[in-house]
Amino acid sequence: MSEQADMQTDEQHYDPQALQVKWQRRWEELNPFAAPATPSGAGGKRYMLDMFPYPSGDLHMGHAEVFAIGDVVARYFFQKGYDVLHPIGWDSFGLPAENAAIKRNAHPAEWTYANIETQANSFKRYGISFDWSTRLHTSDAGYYKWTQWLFLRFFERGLAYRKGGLVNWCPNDQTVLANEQVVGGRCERCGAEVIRRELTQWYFKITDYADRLLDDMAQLEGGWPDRVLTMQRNWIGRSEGADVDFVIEGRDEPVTVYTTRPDTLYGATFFVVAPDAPLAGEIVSEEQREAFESYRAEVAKLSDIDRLSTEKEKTGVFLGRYAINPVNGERMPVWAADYVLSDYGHGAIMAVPAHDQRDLDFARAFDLPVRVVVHTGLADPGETGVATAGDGALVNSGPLDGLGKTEAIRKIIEVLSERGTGKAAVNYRLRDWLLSRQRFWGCPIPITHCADCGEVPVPDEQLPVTLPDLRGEALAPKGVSPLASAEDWVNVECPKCGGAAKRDTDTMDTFVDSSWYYLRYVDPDYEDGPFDVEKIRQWGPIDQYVGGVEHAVLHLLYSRFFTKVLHDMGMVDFTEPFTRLLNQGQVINRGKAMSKSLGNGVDLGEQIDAFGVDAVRLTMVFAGPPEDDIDWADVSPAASQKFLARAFRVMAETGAASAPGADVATGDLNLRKTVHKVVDEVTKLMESHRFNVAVARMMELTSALRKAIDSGPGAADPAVREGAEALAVMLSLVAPYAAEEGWERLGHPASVARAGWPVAEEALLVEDSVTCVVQVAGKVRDRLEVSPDISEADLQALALASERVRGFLSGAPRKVIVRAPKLVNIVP
RNA sequence: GGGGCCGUAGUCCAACGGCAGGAGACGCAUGACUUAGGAUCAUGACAGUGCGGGUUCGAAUCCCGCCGGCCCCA
Repeated sequence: MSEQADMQTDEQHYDPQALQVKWQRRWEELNPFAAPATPSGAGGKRYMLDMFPYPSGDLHMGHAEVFAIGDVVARYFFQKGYDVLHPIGWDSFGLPAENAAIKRNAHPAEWTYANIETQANSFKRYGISFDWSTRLHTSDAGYYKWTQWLFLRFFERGLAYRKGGLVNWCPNDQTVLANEQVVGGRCERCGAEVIRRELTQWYFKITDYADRLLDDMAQLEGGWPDRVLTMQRNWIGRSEGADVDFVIEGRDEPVTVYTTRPDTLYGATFFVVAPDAPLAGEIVSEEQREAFESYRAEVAKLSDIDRLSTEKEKTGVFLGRYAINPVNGERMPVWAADYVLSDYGHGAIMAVPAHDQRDLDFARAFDLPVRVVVHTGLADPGETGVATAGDGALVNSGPLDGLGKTEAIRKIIEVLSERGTGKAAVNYRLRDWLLSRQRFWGCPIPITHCADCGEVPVPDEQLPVTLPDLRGEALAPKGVSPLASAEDWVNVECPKCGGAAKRDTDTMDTFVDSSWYYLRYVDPDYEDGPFDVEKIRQWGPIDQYVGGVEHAVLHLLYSRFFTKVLHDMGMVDFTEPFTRLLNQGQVINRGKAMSKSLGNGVDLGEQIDAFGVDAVRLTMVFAGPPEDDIDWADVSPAASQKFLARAFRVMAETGAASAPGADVATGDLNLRKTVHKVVDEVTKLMESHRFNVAVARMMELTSALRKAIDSGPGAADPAVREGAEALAVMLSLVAPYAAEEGWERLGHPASVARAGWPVAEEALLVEDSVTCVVQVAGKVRDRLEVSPDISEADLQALALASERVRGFLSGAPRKVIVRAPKLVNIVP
């Protein structure tokens, strides 16, 4: 800073860094955001929750955005006088810590807890309104003890179980993944292509809750973004159809297939089994076995995405066997083909080539018959190669002939039910949640495996099963859990029979940890259970949740599932945990996600050093609607800083010119109207989460105050003070440091964060006159200043009397639309 | 292939079916204050709302089709 500037430095100089140092210390003493032990019930409660961070180094731009936006909501709740719970914790189990530990020959906890400290300090500097007494870490034994406790309750209820089967395996992270963690055939974490492996793993029976997860979304309509609800609906993928039993020649048990189009049963001309389904290997004829085995080996290399691609040429092998169509007794060849997945329905389908494109592609590739059974009026699929999936009258279908789709489905289900060869059925895309992970830094699964007793739960009083002290090389991925190598830890007595037994060596998916953390925040040190049931009754459910859309079907689905199970256990009285959800966008740079390889990363610490916390936060909030991505190249933290300096000077100058307590009624009326109008608008904008527009209104107010001080009633006018005080309070949601200092300059004790939201006076929102637009044929031809409560008749007369309007009229108007007091449209 | 969201000044973003004298901001230009300005203050220019239809007294806004972008499911 130049000497000149130093000399200019006066009471009104805005120095963000100095304010940060000053107020961070003061806030530590004041602790303005401590939640009451229980909400009083009088003024209402608000549980405001940000998705808790993973401690991967210091906070970054993405965190800065979520928490800036979440904090606007939280601080608004505080200002409105609610009892607010705004907690913070860390999702502190997970792979990056483990990988860092391997590289540094250290323990994952060292890296994890060091990063948590760094982030905690950054949060404090960033001025987020957390109640720090709520702080929790999912990797604390005091926390994961209860994750284990919950697992055991799920186990008791049959909601946690072990089964063998094909699972998604990430060859890079050397662990299995849940379906939700496979995105486009790749590992959601690291992007490696996922392969299939046959393994015995632990699952949560989320499919038992599929219907409730679907139905309870009705509660979330309007509170959650539609697209997240749609994504969850798609993910659950409920479809209605029928299970149809097909006899396979030479097999005692019939094979059930699921179809959404049982009405087309007469059009089934062949039968397809997933090559990786056990059924295929079982029924393949001796002559075809060799061909089948080599085909199966090929298919094993493919991802589901490849298999389902409509682009890909159809492949398959005839299994040398025939299935019998239950309605017409036809023999249909049984094929194995990769376009049928082993986990869809029952791993086998009836193929109706005329009315399903993939079946048709397959039929054409292998010269199988195509039979039209729905008359859609479109050309024969056998000729065109285009399947007809639409509605129409059934043909070649015995008793179904002439019926439409809906009727035919009803009828065929009736027929099948009578014969005992089928029934109406519902199918889901959702699969059970695979929760085992072959990694170290997670919550151990509290199960002991005993040769005699089988899976034996660790008794509650022995919880937590703590992690052994492994570090460095011992954690290197080898395809089995690192825990397996900790022999002292693994070998235990069976809790049931006392014989030799082994601990389960897998750890839980970290999404288990985060599926219930919001419940523990009400008392993170609670020792009589995972959470204080009574406190959750009072604080829950979460009124506003803020976080990224990347969890649309991961964390959010799992948490909803947990909540429902806990509801069934009588531990929570609500069935949906998050009443309202706000998905903020990403912070990108020059059109692309920030990444090391692109070299377009922006460092949050540097931005804060350069512009100050308030300016960075303001930039995040002002950039656009909260759901939109922010391209850092399109926004200007420098401009934010400039505005804050302007706003600060207004507050400081006002504070220097007057003291609190003046009679506002004596203030400049025009300015007062502006102030109250802005307050009214900002209030509504906050309620509807249009924070960027709210900031624009604060800018207008600042400009109005500037003008009033410079060339209006002057800084000492009570209206200026009223406006400056309102500005300080509203600004505190976005720029807490500048607002706090401004509030102090205005002569008020800290903290501005709890000063109370300004209330717009109705009387001051009424305009003396409004501008009425007079249109002729929809084009503006004149403007009239009229009273806001002018009658339609008076307004019409006034408009028709206008000289300027009459110039555009040649005779009596055909029609006059009057929307008093703002518009008249004359149709000539 | 199905479903959804979105296209407004050079840029980001506003606008209950009713004035696009764009709310706000970036950038640009001009002026004032200045030794100077990257500070501050003031002023100004820049789009007719992706394209084509329709509904309506009136459409950025509602409906249909197309183009372009993003997301989900396949």
